[in-house]
Amino acid sequence: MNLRELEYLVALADQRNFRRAAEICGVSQPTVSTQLKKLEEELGVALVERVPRNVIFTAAGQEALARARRILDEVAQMRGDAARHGESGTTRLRLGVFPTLAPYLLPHIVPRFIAGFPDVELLLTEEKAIFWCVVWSRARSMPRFGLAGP
Amino acid sequence: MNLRELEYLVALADQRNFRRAAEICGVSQPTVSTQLKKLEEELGVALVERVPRNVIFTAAGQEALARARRILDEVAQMRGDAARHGESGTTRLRLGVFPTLAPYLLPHIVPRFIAGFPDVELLLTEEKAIFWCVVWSRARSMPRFGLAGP
DNA sequence: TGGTTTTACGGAAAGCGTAAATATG
DNA sequence: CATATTTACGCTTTCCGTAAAACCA
Repeated sequence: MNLRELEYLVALADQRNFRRAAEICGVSQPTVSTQLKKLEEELGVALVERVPRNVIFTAAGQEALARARRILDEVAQMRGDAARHGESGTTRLRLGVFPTLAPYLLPHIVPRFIAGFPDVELLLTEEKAIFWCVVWSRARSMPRFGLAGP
Repeated sequence: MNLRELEYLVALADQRNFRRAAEICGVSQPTVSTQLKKLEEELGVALVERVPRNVIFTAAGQEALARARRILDEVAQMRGDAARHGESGTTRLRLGVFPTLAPYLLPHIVPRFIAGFPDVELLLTEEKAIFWCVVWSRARSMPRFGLAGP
């Protein structure tokens, strides 16, 4: 199964017509036809009845359609989330500390850090052998200060 | 974007290890690597931090992961629905009537039909020129009787 | 006959595996 | 040196468009 096929299914439901559905999806009409057939074969059920001048969704088709809409909606929201993260010029900070020290250090550092730099994404790792601190920045201010340790 | 990529993302979250994630998905490990990179490029955001001996999900990655799980769950349920429809040996009946007669006929026929044959999928069409009735059956009894008209 | 969908087939693109390279401890 | 991930490259599969055929009003 493929997200593209689900788009064809939704477009076909909206248009009740293969030609217009293909137009909306920006592909040729045989593509919609073959891909929908493939989807039906994969699911093992007829999703639509091809009645001349009308496309009727079967019961199975209506269930699949509802799920397809939800799926595509989730995909759109995933893209929206990602775009938001991308735009925000997030600074990311990865911080590794000794496991033995973590319980003492982190409760002091983390809340102050989040309060001071809400836009900075904080990644914590417990490491056995090293104490290191790396800052990536794709943006303006690199908040190095205030993080040197106790 | 592709459903397969989302499966790789989820597997990687479960395993926190590219090699094991690939194994679970039944593909080679470079495939998981390249496909995940492709997904990140498409979304424009880093989803995971590749720390040696550990895979850490970024904030963006965690959001995407949650949506990926929901999407794949919907897909699984879609397959389940379809399988149920396929197994049930559904009989489908397509019935066309004159638009002028429909209001008089259907209120009598449809409820009795559904009551009598709950497993039969009923498809109604309003046609201008014909009165036709077709029954497909992939199963045992073809319920032709009781449908000849008013 | 006109409009719609399906089938057939060739070309373009994407997915994948093997092997080599890179990074890390 | 051993483990884990990425890059490179070729092969296979899938997707898609054009053209022709089938279907129906």
